[in-house]
Amino acid sequence: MKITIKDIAKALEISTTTVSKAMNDYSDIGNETKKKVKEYAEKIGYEPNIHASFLRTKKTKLIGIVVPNLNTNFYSELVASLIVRITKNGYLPIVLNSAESEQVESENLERLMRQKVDGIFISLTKETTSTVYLTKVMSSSSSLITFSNTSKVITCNKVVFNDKAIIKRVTEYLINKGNSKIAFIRKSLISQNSINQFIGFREAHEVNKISIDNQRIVVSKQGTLSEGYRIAKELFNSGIQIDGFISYNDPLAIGAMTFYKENGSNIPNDIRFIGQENSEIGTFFSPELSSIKQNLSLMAEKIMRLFLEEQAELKQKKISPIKREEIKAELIERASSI
Amino acid sequence: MKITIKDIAKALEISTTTVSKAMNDYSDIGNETKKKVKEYAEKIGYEPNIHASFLRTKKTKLIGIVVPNLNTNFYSELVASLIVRITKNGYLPIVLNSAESEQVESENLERLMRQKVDGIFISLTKETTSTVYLTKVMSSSSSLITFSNTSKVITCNKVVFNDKAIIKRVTEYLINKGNSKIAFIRKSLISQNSINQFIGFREAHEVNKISIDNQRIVVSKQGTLSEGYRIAKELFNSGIQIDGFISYNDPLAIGAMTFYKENGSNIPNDIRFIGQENSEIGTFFSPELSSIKQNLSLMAEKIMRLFLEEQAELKQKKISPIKREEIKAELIERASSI
DNA sequence: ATTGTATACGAAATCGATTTAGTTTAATGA
DNA sequence: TCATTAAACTAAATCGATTTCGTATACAAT
Repeated sequence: MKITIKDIAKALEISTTTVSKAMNDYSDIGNETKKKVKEYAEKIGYEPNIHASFLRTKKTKLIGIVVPNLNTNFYSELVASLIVRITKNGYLPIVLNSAESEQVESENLERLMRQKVDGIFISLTKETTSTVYLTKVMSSSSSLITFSNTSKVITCNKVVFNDKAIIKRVTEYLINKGNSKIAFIRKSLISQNSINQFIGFREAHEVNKISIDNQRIVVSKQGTLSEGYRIAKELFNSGIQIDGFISYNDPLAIGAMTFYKENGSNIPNDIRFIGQENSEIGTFFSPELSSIKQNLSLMAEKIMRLFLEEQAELKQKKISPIKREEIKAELIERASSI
Repeated sequence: MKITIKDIAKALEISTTTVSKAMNDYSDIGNETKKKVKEYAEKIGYEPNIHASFLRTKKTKLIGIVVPNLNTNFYSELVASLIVRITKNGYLPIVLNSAESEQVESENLERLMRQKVDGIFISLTKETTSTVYLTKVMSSSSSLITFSNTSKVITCNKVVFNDKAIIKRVTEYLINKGNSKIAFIRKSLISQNSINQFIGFREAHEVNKISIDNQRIVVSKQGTLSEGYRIAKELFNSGIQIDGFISYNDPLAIGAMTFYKENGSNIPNDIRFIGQENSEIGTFFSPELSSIKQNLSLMAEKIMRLFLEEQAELKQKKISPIKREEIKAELIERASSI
């Protein structure tokens, strides 16, 4: 039923060795033979059996993607973007979701190593502290690229946004508009992503000699509209005044903005709001929400390029150096912060 | 470096045959030997090489998931739900996104067949008309399950929502409240999913002897907030009156609701709105949006169960009959339609 | 003593490719 | 002329499992 190199060898009256080498462009096969083999293979629809070749080459043409939460715009869009690039380059993506659990995340990494994928692209959960599994991956045969939320202590390939710089810039932007009581809603206290953003927030305050009130720093796990609303309500009820609001996504900012609007605040005059992810929903509330826009497509592009470069170097038996790419995010200024 | 059955065989001074059979619980291996082998395998961390076993068993323990648009709440949540079940059962998911393109969809199916996945779970794009690739899959060794949006003409395993019935029910619900000029925003004219919903819409009208004005039937590709807004505006500017609104997702309904609110309509008294997908955003506008809720987790569960049953039957060399499962969606009634 | 029958195990073939280590042929150089 | 080299090809080993077909042993039945 299934077509193998044997069929080609028999039909062309050459050995299977020659067929294999011709298909893989070995230099010790004549050009004419190569052409004949490839044409005949094409003609009868021959497709090499990846599993068979794995036994010798140790290449699966499989890439694992692990994200902390697939069910968010940010990650579903990023994953979709990665999938396009992965398939375009002849690989296939195994997509796993850690559901913000370090336990699940480690199981996912084990699964991918067991499958012997050629590469693993991972963004860590916001609770991940251990790097033992990442270290395991690095000493395995899969090449590792961490992205978006990575770990500070481990030295591996990284593609991240300029978290510190963009939040510093945006915070200073608010400070320059006269806001000094800025609330900052962060994802977690542990994740590097969130830590970097907070450092940017702090530096902006330090540079401008403004002190930070820790009561205005809130950790939100859910990151939903209703949680944004709840957080705003709690701040308000606790008598904690704010005149600026920066959150790690848009729903939180919108939820909070909704609460303050209901309570008669004038936005942006009383409070300025800035979200992240620049989702469509932000343009649908009044006033429209300013938001930090991350170029997910570019991130996907850089991740894939890093991977392909590493594979190419590996093929030449070079040891590729660890790389770190930083992508600039930008503020999309709208009515909520003008 | 890597541990193989040979290592176990050597250490236990038995043949590799015995090791393999012991690991796979063959009946011609003694219980004591089985125990010894399994314990030792566990101890040294042996993991069978899937690619090697594929050559004989033709099983990859890989499942392909193909969705029309991963970057939607509906599909990203459904995929996440599927991933959990797939991994729990010892399989790994290859996730592909068709980006609503029939061309990409067919390429995706080819990729999965080339990879020889054990199963393919697919929801068709809204433009898909051809079934040649689905037919190819059915005559391949991968078992096929179509879900959510499937094809009428092909007979294969299906897991769908009760699209016709739920829309019929919801339409009658509006009719009973006195609405007779209901706008219906559908995804496409081709997709079975959308066709079924429209049939439900039509039947509800027929039963109640109300005629449908085709001007109120609109196809929306994007399904975004802004498109909902635009559609409402166009209806309004064209002088097409409506007193009810049903769309295939929530953003469309919210977008439209926003427009009508801005234009002084009283909701729900003047116009009743019902969306689908029951997303959080719907509860955040005023009035809160009624929505049809689909149990995605249950759908994932049924898909996986169907697949596992088929695999079990295949193992016993039974031919499994084609199955069709229908899942009841429900209306979540909120202020926008009361 | 012979035949029959489980039970427990193993040698070797096999899956479909790649790769090593030659071999053959023709051309080149001394 | 003979050794050398390059080009083009192949037999056989190999990757790591599974599976077919046997074999050896023990025990029961005739």
